[in-house]
Amino acid sequence: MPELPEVETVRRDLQAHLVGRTIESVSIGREDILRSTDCARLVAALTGHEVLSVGRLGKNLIVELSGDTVVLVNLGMTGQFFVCEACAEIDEHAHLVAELSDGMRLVFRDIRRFGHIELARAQSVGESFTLRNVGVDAMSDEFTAERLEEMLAGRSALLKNALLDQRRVAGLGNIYVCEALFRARISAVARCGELAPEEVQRLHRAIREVLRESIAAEGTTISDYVTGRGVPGSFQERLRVYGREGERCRRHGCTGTITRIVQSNRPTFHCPECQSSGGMNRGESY
DNA sequence: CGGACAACCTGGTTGC
DNA sequence: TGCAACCAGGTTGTCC
Repeated sequence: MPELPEVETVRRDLQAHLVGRTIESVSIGREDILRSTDCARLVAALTGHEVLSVGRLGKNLIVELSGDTVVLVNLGMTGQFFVCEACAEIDEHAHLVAELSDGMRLVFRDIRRFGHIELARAQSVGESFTLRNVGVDAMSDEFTAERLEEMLAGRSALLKNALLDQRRVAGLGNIYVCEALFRARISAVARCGELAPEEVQRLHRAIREVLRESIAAEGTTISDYVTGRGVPGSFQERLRVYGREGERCRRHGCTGTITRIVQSNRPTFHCPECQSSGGMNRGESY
């Protein structure tokens, strides 16, 4: 579920509502969500410590605590990480609950448990399990059109797969890759190496634009995602292709129909009519 | 290198 | 109604 805009929304909420608070107590319901640590060590690292900052790299949250410790959180598909009133209801999917010095509560909840929490030393976060394979963040200044061009140059891989690969550009998931390709009018079946420089520029702009707009809307809620305050986002209303199979293409002047295909076992939504760039010379049009 | 696939999980939806 | 099959925003590892 959570891609860059959702994780950035959570980060902003936690930056506002967690930083400066001290964690007074922690209870962990399931040890299998922990990486590179165990209940006892995580409880010790959190209890009595102040939250100094909440950062993000790609889809990962980086919570810096007093005591030279960093807690890394990846939300997987259904993970939620939010601050709520201490009286709010807690169910069996809340795997970590921390009481805060201001009387609020921090909850990590994850139905499918694809998410995880890792404990790392502040000076070696880069070598952590969670961050060691993460590339340049899609919203950072280092992610330029030139950088994107380098990533794609000469490669035969499916463009969509390359954009989903967190080791290259970090933060995009299935929804925003579909949306960015649509906005850039690039074929959903294009290969990395066949994009013209101008198409790479367009793709770069489209990626930044869709991520920025979604962050402004506090992310996309399809089923489980909530912000760091526990409420849904609203960008689902503004998706142009994702989940819109069978609908008329929303591009002005295009009479195409949004189509769902499967690539690498994951659904791709696109308009075969107006997403044509990058796929012109492959003889795959019909 | 690239892609296909399984695995890790639960729960909602679909179809017989 | 019941139940099996299938589907889902992610990541990692294996195999070919």
